[in-house]
Amino acid sequence: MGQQEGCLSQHFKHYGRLSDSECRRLDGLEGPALAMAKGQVFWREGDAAREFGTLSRGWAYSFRDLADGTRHILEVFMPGDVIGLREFPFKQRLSSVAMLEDGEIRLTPHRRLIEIFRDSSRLTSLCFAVASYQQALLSERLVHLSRRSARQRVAYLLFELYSRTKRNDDSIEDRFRVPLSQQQLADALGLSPVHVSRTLTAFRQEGVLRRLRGWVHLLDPGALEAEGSIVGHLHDEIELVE
Amino acid sequence: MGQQEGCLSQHFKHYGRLSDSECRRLDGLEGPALAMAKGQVFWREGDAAREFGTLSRGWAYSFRDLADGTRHILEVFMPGDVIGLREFPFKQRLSSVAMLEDGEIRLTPHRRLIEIFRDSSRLTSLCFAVASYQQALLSERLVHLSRRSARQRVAYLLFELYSRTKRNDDSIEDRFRVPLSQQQLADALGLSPVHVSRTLTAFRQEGVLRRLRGWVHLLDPGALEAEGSIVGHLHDEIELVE
DNA sequence: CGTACGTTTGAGACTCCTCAATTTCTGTGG
DNA sequence: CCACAGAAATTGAGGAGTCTCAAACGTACG
Repeated sequence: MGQQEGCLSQHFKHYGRLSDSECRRLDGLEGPALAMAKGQVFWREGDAAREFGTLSRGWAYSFRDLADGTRHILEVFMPGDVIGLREFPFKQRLSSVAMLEDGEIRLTPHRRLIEIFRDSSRLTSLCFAVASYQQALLSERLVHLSRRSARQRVAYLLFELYSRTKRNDDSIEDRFRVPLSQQQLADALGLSPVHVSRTLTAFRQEGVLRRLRGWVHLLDPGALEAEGSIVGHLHDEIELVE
Repeated sequence: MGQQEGCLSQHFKHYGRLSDSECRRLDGLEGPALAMAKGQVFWREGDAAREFGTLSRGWAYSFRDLADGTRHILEVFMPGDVIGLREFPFKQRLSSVAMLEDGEIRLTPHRRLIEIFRDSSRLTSLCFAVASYQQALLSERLVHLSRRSARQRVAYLLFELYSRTKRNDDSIEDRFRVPLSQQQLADALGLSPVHVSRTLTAFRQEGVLRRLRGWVHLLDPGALEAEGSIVGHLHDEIELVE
C-alpha cells in the first residue's frame, strides 16, 4: 500500500473478489496524488463535499470540534483507506479530516461514483460494503466507549488498530505503528491525556505492551484482547454476499 | 406513518424528491406487515442477513450484548424508519434488534435492492443517503457520549428524538413520545439507570421537562438544546445532491 | 544547545457507580 | 372499582474511577 496507484482496488478487494476489468475501472477513478503535511486539515466540517479520497500514504483521522473546545476523533485512517465515502449523498462534510503525518491523498469526484452506479451493480454493492464496514467500526467503538473503563477503552482501540494493520499486511507480527499522540488517543477514547498515560504505563508494567516513538510492541496480545473484550474479529465476520 | 403501505417511499422522501414511478418502485419492495410484540427480538447478532426491514408501526431498537452482561443500545427506530440497511453487503447481522412496543415490520429481500441498483442510480443514491444518515446519527452519538456529562448525554438523546419526531411530523409542539424505560435510556447512554433517574429529576426540578408514561413534555427546549450542545439540526444539514 | 512539545507523576476534587431500601406506576383479576 | 403483584422509578449512603491542576521529566528539532 504505497505511493503507487491502485489503492482503491486494493482496498475494495477486502470486500470481495474483483475481476481485472473491475480493478481497472476502480483505479481509473483515482486522481493524482496530493501531498499533505502532518497536521494539515484538508476537509473541514461544513465544507462542500464533492469528492471522496483515498489515502495512498500516511495516516489521517476525522474529528469534530465541540463548542466547549474539546475535540473528538471519530475515525482513524491508515494508508489504503477510503475517506469520506459516507458523505457521498450529502452536500457538506459532517466532520473534519486531518493528517497524523505527512502523506498523500487521491481524490475522486462523486459524479464518477454515479457512473459506477450506472455501470456495475457489483461495484455498487462493494461501495456499500466499504461504507458499511466503516459504520461497523463506528458502532463497535460506540459500544466500547460508552460504559467501559479506561483500560478497556485503550485496549480496545489498540487492538482494533492491530487487527486492521494485520488485515492489510498479514506478515505483521507483534510490532505495529500507532502514530497518535496520547492527546489524540485521549480525543479518540473520550479520556483525559493524563489518564491515557497512566493506563499505558500500567499496561507496560504488566508486560502487556511497550510503546515508543509511534510504535506499539505487543508483548501479550491475548491479554489486550481479553481486556478489551473483543468479541470477534470484525473483518472475519464481514463477508460480502456474492 | 401508520400501518398502511408506502412507508418506504415516505422515508426516502426525507432525502430527496421522488417521482411517482420511483414511489411505486419503492413501495413495491415492501413485503406484508409482520406483527411484532413488545420486547420481541426479531434479529439476533450473527443471524443471516438476507433482508432489510421497514418499521411500519411501533418503536424498536438495535443493541449489542457484551460478555460482561451489559447491553448497549446503538440505534432507536421510530415508525417509518428503515432497519438493517447497513447490513445489506454482509452475510450476518452485526447487532440484534428488538421491539420497544407492539408494532409491525415489513421485510424486503436484499436481492430486490440489487434490482434497484441495476435500474436506477437515483434510487441507489437515495439508499446510500438513508444509510449515511443513520451513520451520521451514530457518529453524533459517539461524539456526545464519549466525554460528556450525564446531563449532556441525556439532553442530547432526548433532543435527538425530539428533532427526529419533528422531522416526521412538523405539527409536533412540545410533547413527544419516548417509549424507553430508564433502564433502556441508560443502555443507550452508557449510564446507570439510577443516574438517569437523578438526571431526569434534576431537569424536572429545573423546569426543563416533565416525563410521564412514555411521553416527554418539553417545557424549555432551548435549555435542553443548550445543555446537549447541539450544534445544528442534522437533518437540515443533510441534503441530497441532485 | 535551547526551545517546544509530549509524557509522566502527584494530590485533591468531583462525577458517577454500586448496593439497598422505599415509593410509585402499571396491569390484572376479583 | 378496588386489591394485589410485579415492574419501574426514586432516594440515600459510601466508594471507585477519572478529571483537573500543576510540576517535573524526556524527546525531537531547529
